[in-house]
Amino acid sequence: MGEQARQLSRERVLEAAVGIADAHGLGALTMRSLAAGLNAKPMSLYHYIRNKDELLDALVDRVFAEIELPEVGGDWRAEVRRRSVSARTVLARHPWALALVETRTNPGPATLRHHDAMLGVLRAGGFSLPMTAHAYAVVDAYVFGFVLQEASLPFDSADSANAVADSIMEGFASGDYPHLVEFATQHVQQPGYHFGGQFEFGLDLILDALAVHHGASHPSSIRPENGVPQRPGRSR
Amino acid sequence: MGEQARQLSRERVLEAAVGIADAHGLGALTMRSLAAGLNAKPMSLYHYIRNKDELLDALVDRVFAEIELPEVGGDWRAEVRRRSVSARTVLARHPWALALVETRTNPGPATLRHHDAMLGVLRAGGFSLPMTAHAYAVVDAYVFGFVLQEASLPFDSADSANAVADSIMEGFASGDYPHLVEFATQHVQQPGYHFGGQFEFGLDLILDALAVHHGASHPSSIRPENGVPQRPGRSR
DNA sequence: AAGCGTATCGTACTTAGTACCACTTACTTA
DNA sequence: TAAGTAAGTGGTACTAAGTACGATACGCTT
Repeated sequence: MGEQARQLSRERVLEAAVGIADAHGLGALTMRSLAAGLNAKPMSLYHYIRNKDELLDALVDRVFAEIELPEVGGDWRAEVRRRSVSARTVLARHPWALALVETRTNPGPATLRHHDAMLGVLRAGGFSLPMTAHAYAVVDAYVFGFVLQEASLPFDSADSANAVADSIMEGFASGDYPHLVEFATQHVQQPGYHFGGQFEFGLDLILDALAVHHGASHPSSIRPENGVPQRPGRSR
Repeated sequence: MGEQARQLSRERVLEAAVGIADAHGLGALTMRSLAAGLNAKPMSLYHYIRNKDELLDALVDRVFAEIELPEVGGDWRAEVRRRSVSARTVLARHPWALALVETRTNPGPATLRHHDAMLGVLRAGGFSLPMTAHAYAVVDAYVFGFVLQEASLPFDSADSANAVADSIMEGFASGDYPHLVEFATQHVQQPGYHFGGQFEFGLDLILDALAVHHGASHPSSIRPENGVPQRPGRSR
């Protein structure tokens, strides 16, 4: 039959690792399961990977590599938006990655390139260094935080929410968490609900606010605090 | 000798667990180390905790319990701000907690109470259900994401940044990440730099933007509009 | 004193990471 | 072609960690 196991390689190892993590979660990714998935024995992996920690670092970098880079020089708002949407998509595809980001603090080349590009668009977009720091921090906190919530929220769609909400509520006198109950029944459990849909709202909210602070680009629909450019009337 | 180990209790077990995690990280928290810290043997813990998973769930809830609750009925902006600042402080004090939040999806009572209070202030503040969802998502994504970044960023203060920046840069031609280099040397490595300082900027940016969308409260200089009649929870 | 529930733990099994070393192969180089 | 060598593979076994399964110990009641 079809000679499954051609030669191992770092690439194949990483690929298989991502596959396992995607399919069965980080917990299922053990050196043994990984080896098994490659029709190899555990110890063979150590020719391509120093140890499991290094493997995890490599996985994080691999995920970052999937995120679209913003184009330095383009419209900062559009570019930051695009890469943020991409980041969320990618991280949602590999939910385990976020857990790693927290722990691993050895950024790989893709990660560094990513950060560099983000700083690049902002600087090129006219942000001062301090404002670049602010903007970058806000946007990324939001993006990562959103994904974090998506991952940790027990529910996501209205469907799955029902089960969870029910199970949570049955344990307590329903009067204990009135707002939670209202929120669950009147909003989350409604047909079209999908938590992920919230993402772009917040992203635009933040980008608009940044644009106002920055004084350039086009805040799409917000009236700034102190009569800077007024009206949703497309400034510029 | 001085009778160290008085009776165990769930409370003492949890307390010790938090202590170990705070001091040496989540990785150091094993049933054995935990038992040792309590002058007990591993298996004794299982009288107070069903298994390690349940222990972790309990720890998360314990951390949430430390966060100041917003006061339902108070000025939504001020309350949300206060609890957000508190949340960041608490999570920064227990950096390991965030890693757990991702994994554990069994909210405990403190966690539920927390969510309920947040939804409560927003509703009482006049937010519609959909806007409450938006606001809550944005704010929490930001808060959690910020902490996540704080935790994962290898550097924090200018001091520690130097070492990291140096080590990162030496491996590569310095021309590979020009913006990163500029950012590191011109901003991060400057004397007064402290990543955590960015937090309130972003938080206020978001709260202001929400206030604008909401039309009520005081973003900074906007006058409240028509108070939307609302009635907290308590269906029927 | 007998009995009982609660708390504590000794032992041992299981899963996972990985050190150590042997073996196998393919590719030199003479 | 024969011998040498580097690269790749894996068998064995040790260690750490979670936890099942019963004991055992320690009070309190009756």
